[in-house]
Amino acid sequence: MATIADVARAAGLSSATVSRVINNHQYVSEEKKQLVYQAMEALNYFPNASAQKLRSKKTNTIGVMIPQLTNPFFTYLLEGIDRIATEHDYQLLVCQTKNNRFKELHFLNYLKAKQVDGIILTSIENDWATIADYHTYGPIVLCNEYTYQMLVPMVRLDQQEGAYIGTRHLIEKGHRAIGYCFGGNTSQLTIDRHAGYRRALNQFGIPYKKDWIFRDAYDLEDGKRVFRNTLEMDNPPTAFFTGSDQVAAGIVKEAISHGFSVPGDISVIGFDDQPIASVLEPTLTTIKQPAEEIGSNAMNLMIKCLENHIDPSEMDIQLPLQLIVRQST
Amino acid sequence: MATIADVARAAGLSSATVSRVINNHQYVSEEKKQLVYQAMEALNYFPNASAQKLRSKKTNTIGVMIPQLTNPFFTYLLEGIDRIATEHDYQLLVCQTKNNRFKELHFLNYLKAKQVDGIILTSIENDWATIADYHTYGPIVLCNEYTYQMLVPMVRLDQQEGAYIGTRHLIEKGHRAIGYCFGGNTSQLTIDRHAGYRRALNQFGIPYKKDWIFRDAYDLEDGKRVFRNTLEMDNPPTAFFTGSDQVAAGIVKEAISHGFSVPGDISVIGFDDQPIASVLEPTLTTIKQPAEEIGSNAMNLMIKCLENHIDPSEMDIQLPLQLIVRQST
DNA sequence: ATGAAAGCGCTAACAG
DNA sequence: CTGTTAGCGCTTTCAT
Repeated sequence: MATIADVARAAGLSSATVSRVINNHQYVSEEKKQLVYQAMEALNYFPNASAQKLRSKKTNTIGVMIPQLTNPFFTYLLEGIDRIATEHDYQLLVCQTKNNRFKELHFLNYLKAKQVDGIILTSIENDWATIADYHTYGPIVLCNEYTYQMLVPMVRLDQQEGAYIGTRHLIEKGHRAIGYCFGGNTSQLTIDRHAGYRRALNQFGIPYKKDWIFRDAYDLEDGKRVFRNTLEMDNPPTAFFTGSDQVAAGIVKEAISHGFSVPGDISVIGFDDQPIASVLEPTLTTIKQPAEEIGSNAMNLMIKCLENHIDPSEMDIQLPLQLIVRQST
Repeated sequence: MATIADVARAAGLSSATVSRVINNHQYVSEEKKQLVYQAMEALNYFPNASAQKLRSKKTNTIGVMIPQLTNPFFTYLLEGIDRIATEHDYQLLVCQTKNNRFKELHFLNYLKAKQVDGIILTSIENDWATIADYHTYGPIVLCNEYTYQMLVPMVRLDQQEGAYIGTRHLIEKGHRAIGYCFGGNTSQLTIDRHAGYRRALNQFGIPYKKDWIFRDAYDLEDGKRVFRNTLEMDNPPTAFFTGSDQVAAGIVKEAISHGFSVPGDISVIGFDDQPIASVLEPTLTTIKQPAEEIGSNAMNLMIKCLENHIDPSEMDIQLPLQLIVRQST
C-alpha cells in the first residue's frame, strides 16, 4: 500500500504538500494540487486512518452505547444519531451494553484510549459519579436517559409527565387497579416515571400497591410473563401502564390468548409509539417519544461540544412527548 | 494523558517491557509485571488505540454494512455479529448504506485506509466486479446476500427454495393470482427468489403476469401502497408472496382496513419471521430466516479469515430456512 | 528477561 | 506557496 511519501515522490513534491491537499488546506496552487491528485490516483493511494488519528489527535468517531440492538426504540435513536453523524463525516462505533455495567465501563475506556472523540449514552448502568470521571477525556452526551446530578449535555423528555398522563388516562377510563411495569435499573428516568405514576394515583385518591409493580419488563416475552403472573392474584390489575410498547404488546397478546377482551376487560398503555403499536390488534394507546429526533439532537449536541462552541443554555434539550389514544384503552 | 514512556519511567523500566506487559507477552518476570501494573494504575494509563493500530497494523475493528438500521431483520443480523465480535474483542463500525451504492463504495474504502480489518456486507449495492477489487485490502464476508461469481466467504440461505416453498404454499391453498413483492436491487438473492416464485408457478401451470410483480417494497408503508395499487386492477392478486414480514404486515393491515378478510379473501405470506409476524392479527405465515445465526456465522467466518486458517470448504455456509404456517394463509 | 533504537504514516510548526 | 523537520505513542527486532 502506497504511503504519503510515495505520492510525494511520484508528484515530485514534498509530503507536506500532499498532506495539505488531503486536508484541503488553503495556499496550495491549483497546478500542484492536480499533480497530487494524479499521483494519488495512479498509486491508488488512501491515507492511513490510524496515522491521521495519532497525529491529529482526532478520530472522527463517536461511541454510541446502546443496551439492546434488537429493541426498535434504540434503533430509531441510532437512526437519528447516524443521520447527523453522516452529514458531518463522523463514524459510529456501536457498543451494545446489554444493560451490563461492566460492559459500559469497558466501553467508556475507549475515551481514555482516544479511540473515540466522544460518547453518547442512551442508557446509564453505572452510578453517575463513576461515569462523571470520564468526562475529563471527552464529551459525554446523554440521550433518552439523564441525570440531575450535573449539568451535562443531554436530550430528554419529561418522563414524569409521560407516566402521569398515561396513568391519568387509564384512571379516566374508569380503572382503579393499575399495574405498573418497568425495566430493572434505578436511573433518573425510572425514578421519574414511577413518580408520575404515583402522582396520578394520589391525585385521584387511589392507593399505591406494591403487588401491582412489575420490574424487569423489557420485551414482549416479559409482558406475557407479567400478565400470566396477575392471573393468580386475588385482586389483579384491570389496566397496565408499561414502559415500552414491546411489554404492552406482550400483555395484550397474553390477555387475549387467555380469553380476556382488550380494552373490554383489560386496558393497556404502551410507551414509545414503535411501529408495533399501530400493527397490534387492538391498536395500542401509547406515549409517543420522538426517538429519531432525540437521536439527531443528541448527535448535534455532540458536534457542538467537540467544536467547543456550546452555550450552557443549550446543554439540556427537552423534547415534547404525546399521548396517542388508540384502541387498547 | 500518560504515555507508555511515563509508565516506563515510573516503573523504572523500559517502554519495551511495558509494551510486553500490555500485550501479555511471555518472558516478563512476575516482579516487573507487578511494577508495571502499579505504575499504570498510579498514572491512570491507557494505551493509545491509534498508536497501537498504526504500529501493529491491526485495528481489531470490523466494518458492518447495513442497508437499514430500523429494519429488524438487519438488527438481528447485527445482534449475531455483535455477539461473536464481543467474545473475540472485536469492535464494530456500523455503516448504514441506505441502499446507496455510493455510500457502499465510500465505506469499502475504510479497508484501504486500514481503518477496519475486514468488512461484512449484509447487502450488495454495487456490481460484484467493483466490490471484488477491495478484496485485496482485507477480507470481505457476505452475509444474507451472496454471489456466484466468485468463491468468497459467505453465509446464506437457499433463497430460491424459500420463495418456491412460499409460493407453492399459496397455490396449495387454492390461489392462482399471486402477487410478488420485492426490494429494488438486482442482487443474486433477488434473482433467486424471483426464480423460485416462477418455478412454483410453472410447476402448477400458472401463467406469470408482470402486473403482479411489485418492486421497491421494503417496509410496512410500502406494503400498504402495494395493496392499494391492486384495488384498481381488473384482475387483482388474491394472494401475496413478499420479501419481508414488514411488507406482508402492511398488505394485511391495508386489506383489512378496506374491508377484506385475511385469509378469507386475501392470503399473505411474509419472509424472515420477525417478531411482528407473531404479533400481527391474523398471525403471519412466513419463511423463517435464522437472522441471529446468520450473523454469528458470518462473524465467525470473518475471524477465521483474519487468522488465516480457513479451509475453502468452509467458505460457503448454507443455513436452513423454514416455512412457518400461521393464520394469514 | 530486558533495553536501545528504529520506524509505522501522517501533520504541523517553522523557515524561507 | 512549498519544503524541512520533528514528533504523535506505540511495537518489535536486535542485542545483551
